[in-house]
Amino acid sequence: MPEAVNATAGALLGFLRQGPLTGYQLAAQAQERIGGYWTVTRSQVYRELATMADKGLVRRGPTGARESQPYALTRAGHAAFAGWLAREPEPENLRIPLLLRLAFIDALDRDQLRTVLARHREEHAARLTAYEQRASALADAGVPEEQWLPLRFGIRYERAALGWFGELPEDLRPRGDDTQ
Amino acid sequence: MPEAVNATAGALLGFLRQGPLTGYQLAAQAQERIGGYWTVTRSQVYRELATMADKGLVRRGPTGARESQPYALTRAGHAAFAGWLAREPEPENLRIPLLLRLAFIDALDRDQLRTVLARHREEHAARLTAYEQRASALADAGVPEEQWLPLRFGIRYERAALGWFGELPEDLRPRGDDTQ
DNA sequence: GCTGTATCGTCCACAGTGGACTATCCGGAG
DNA sequence: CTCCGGATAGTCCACTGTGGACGATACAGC
Repeated sequence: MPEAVNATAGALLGFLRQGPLTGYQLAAQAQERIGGYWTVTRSQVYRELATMADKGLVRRGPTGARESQPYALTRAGHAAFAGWLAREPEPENLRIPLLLRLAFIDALDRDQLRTVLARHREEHAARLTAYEQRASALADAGVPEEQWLPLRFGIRYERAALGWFGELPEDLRPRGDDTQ
Repeated sequence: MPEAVNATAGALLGFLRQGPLTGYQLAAQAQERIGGYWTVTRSQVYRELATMADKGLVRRGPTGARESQPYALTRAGHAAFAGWLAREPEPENLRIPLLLRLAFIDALDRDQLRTVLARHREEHAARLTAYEQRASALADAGVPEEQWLPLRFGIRYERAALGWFGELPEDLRPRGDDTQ
């Protein structure tokens, strides 16, 4: 039976399949490749690497430039990755501080809220644009559809968010702004 | 300047405005009222209560039945709540283990994936139904629109998720199922 | 009176976050 | 060529968040 690992460790093992990486590189990859629906901090990466090395899932290569410590997948690491992948995915977890504040709307300052909402809408719009660009880049590159499923989810999510902003009550919409 | 508190503590203070509550009650309220977009575990509640009591934001009342310890908001607690509410909301945070697995779709077992996807779609459908029922209950009760903004977000979110499931590639859809 | 369930709390190990701090290397401006 | 800023790389820590084990008490229905 392969070593049980948590989801973050599992993803890191997945990245290591394509060759050894340093903690820094792993953190960067994680941000780029799964950052839309998973968070991995650098501290966490280094901690996971240490415990995975203890468990023998990963082997530390020779130190390179700038004290860099590349880690490579071991056979046991491969097995642990497969084991993690086959496990039932945990339930999803959303934490949305904006909505948390809205739960106390009776105590919120209206003007402030209006500008906060406007700003957040901007962010969602920007993310949507970025996602759509990535999607069309993938399409141009002929990447098979099933490899952008997470991206598509992101697009749908951002569209949903923007739709929500669009149906805000009159007095919470940005001033002098009729945008849908 | 009011004591700075984290988001979870802020929300708990918000709940306490309506009167003293025990840790258990607070955890239950949190699950019910903000559970869709925030998570609060019981352990966390008790820890926050302890530190908030230390800071004087909350006062422990007389122990009741079953060792229950009701906590009441102090003046400083009120101020801390207002201070938290006025702070800029942190960026949102999504953690979706299903998508994390899909990032490694090349290594996934197709049959297993198909059933996992089907199960998750069911869950989203069930949540959507529940949300819609709550929404119509609120509408019937004449609760003003702006008090269901978070719920509306949830509805849009679930619809987005279901839309995504609906556009899955042919061979990842549930077998013998043409549902949109 | 017994029993199961809900209420209530404690504790702990593990996981995750965010920032401070340090050091090294590299490329470009002057 | 030298200096400097930014990218790469790692450590450490306090705080926050998660999940489950454990124990106790009260209540409701049989």
